[in-house]
Amino acid sequence: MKKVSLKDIAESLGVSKALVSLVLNGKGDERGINKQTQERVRLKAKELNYIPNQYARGLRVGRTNTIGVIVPDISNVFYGTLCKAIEQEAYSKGYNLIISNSYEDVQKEKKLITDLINRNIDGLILASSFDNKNELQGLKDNDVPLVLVDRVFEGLDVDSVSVSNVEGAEKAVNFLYKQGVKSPVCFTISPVYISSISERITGYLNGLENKKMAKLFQIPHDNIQEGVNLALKELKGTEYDGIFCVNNSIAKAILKASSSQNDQFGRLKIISFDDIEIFDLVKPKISSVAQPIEKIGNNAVELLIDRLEKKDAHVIEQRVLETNLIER
Amino acid sequence: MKKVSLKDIAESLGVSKALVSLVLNGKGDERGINKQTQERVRLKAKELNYIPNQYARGLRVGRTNTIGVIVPDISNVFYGTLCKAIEQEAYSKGYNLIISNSYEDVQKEKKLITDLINRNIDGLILASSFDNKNELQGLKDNDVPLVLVDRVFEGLDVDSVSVSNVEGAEKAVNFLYKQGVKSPVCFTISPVYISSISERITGYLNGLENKKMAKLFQIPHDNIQEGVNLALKELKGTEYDGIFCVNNSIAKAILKASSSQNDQFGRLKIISFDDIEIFDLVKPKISSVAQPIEKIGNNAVELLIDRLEKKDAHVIEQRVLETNLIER
DNA sequence: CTGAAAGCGCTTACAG
DNA sequence: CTGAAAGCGCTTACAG
Repeated sequence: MKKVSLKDIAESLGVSKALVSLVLNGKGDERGINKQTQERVRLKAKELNYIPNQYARGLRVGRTNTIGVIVPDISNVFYGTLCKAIEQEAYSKGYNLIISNSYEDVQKEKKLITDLINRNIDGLILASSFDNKNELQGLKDNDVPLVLVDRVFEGLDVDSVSVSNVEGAEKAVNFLYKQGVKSPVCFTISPVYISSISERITGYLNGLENKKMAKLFQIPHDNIQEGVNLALKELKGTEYDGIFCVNNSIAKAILKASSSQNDQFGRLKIISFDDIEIFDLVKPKISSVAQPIEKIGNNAVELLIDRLEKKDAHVIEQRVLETNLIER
Repeated sequence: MKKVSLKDIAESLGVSKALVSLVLNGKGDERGINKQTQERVRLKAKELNYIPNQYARGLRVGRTNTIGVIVPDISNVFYGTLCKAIEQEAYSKGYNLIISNSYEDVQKEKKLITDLINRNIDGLILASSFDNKNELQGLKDNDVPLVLVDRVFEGLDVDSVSVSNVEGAEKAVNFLYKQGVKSPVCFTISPVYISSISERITGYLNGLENKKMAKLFQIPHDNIQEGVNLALKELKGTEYDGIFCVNNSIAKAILKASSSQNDQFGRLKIISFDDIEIFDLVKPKISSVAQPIEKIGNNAVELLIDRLEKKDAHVIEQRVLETNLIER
């Protein structure tokens, strides 16, 4: 069963491929092609169940209507939801997605980027794991339109969509105080060079009433549970009585730890960046700093497509969205 | 900044494009091309940072090393994890993914399938929302290799990977009895024509000690919370004392309902298909029927690539994996 | 109003 | 051991 091509339609109608192509691309009127001929072409295309070959088209036109997306881990609900938002927006504008996971692995991310360029994506949306903005230089050299999401790089002239992490973290710490916490600690995650993480740490430090009491636990991203268990143990018997978690994975690990100990968090109050379903279902409920995930996705796609479709007259845009404190 | 092509390498080396192509595709030795020439080609390719154009290649060869994936909703943790598993396996075999969400919408799913065929995917992995196996006929006509996952169609000769839903549901119901439940009801989800759902209902019915007490609540998939709230209300004061949930979304809605009522489930015992993190973190913990998600993903990719790479000598394979009862 | 031709970047028989 | 040529399916000047 061979695929139907332009040629098949042209031959069965006795017209040229060019004409068929024009009509099917909606340029029939513009080029003054006979209305009836146009109708015949469209009918025949439908009859033969013609499906244009996007790769041939892409090869010719230099665009493929495909956007590459790289996130650390799509099974993490934050990135899963982000990808969903990106997909919806992209789809509505006629673009498909190629999604890949970097697993916070710099080498894998590099390879993925090359892979995607290979596949002639029109642009890339990237939640990067790079420790260094220079890694992105290759992309600029390759002239691939790029939008960074979630994680940005200071001093890099690239479109981006992120949230105001510093303020978000400050709000979180303030809320802990409001709940009667005296000395909050921060559970952060390595690697801390990720912008969203370092900014949240800054926010925690800013929000602290007594800077001398600043205390950070750096949990390794690839072994969160154990890191959290150790940190919790170390916290026992100290005066620290509140925890600000830089992301939902850490908060979940705390829940897990305390659920197996069957004494819940005891005197500890907890607040977390990222609002996830579970925070509303456990007891006590957990307050959080919610990110506008849909907006992040929509903005990223909007920015990228803007950039794609009118390459020149576009200044770098770095959008920073507000977070929302959910008090529980 | 123009992309580097085969021609650029060929010209700068004074050889033909054909030779460069052969060398770069590892056919140099096979075709007896001078070792030194091969080395020069490879060096030059690296020096110019040559990236082959996969679309040109795809156009010529008829394969694109791209797999299409359609799931109902990637932000659902079950499908998120499944996609992750699929991506890892596919990636390790040199394939990329184009992932799309159908949102249980038959029309959208049809359009997505056409879209993906447009893009010349080599094959498709599909968790279909179709109510009818005939919808898939177009795919067979188009000769696109297909593997169904999670949801299958009886009497359809197509590769598939699913789990033994009937047995899984039976195990769940039996466990409820073991916990002292006298009359379990089933919270199912519409549309019930989805194979995984209908099979779980069958399992529930099979497992019932007293068939006359069979009771099903059919929760609409696009308004789960309200459906669950109503069902719970209706259950009050009846003799039903256990709930088997056909999937995690329903169980989450029950958690949500009971958390806002602050009386937890009271006398009700709950068990759910799909094992999700949260079941281990709430109190009381929730038992569940876990699916081997990674295995489903791996098997699907394996089956598909098998099919792609040796089209003929391949009999239809419908793999059914075991579930695992997690007692909590 | 319509067609013939070139060319996007690649691979693969074929020829020598 | 290597090259010239055809062709995958499309679009776009160009010509008439």
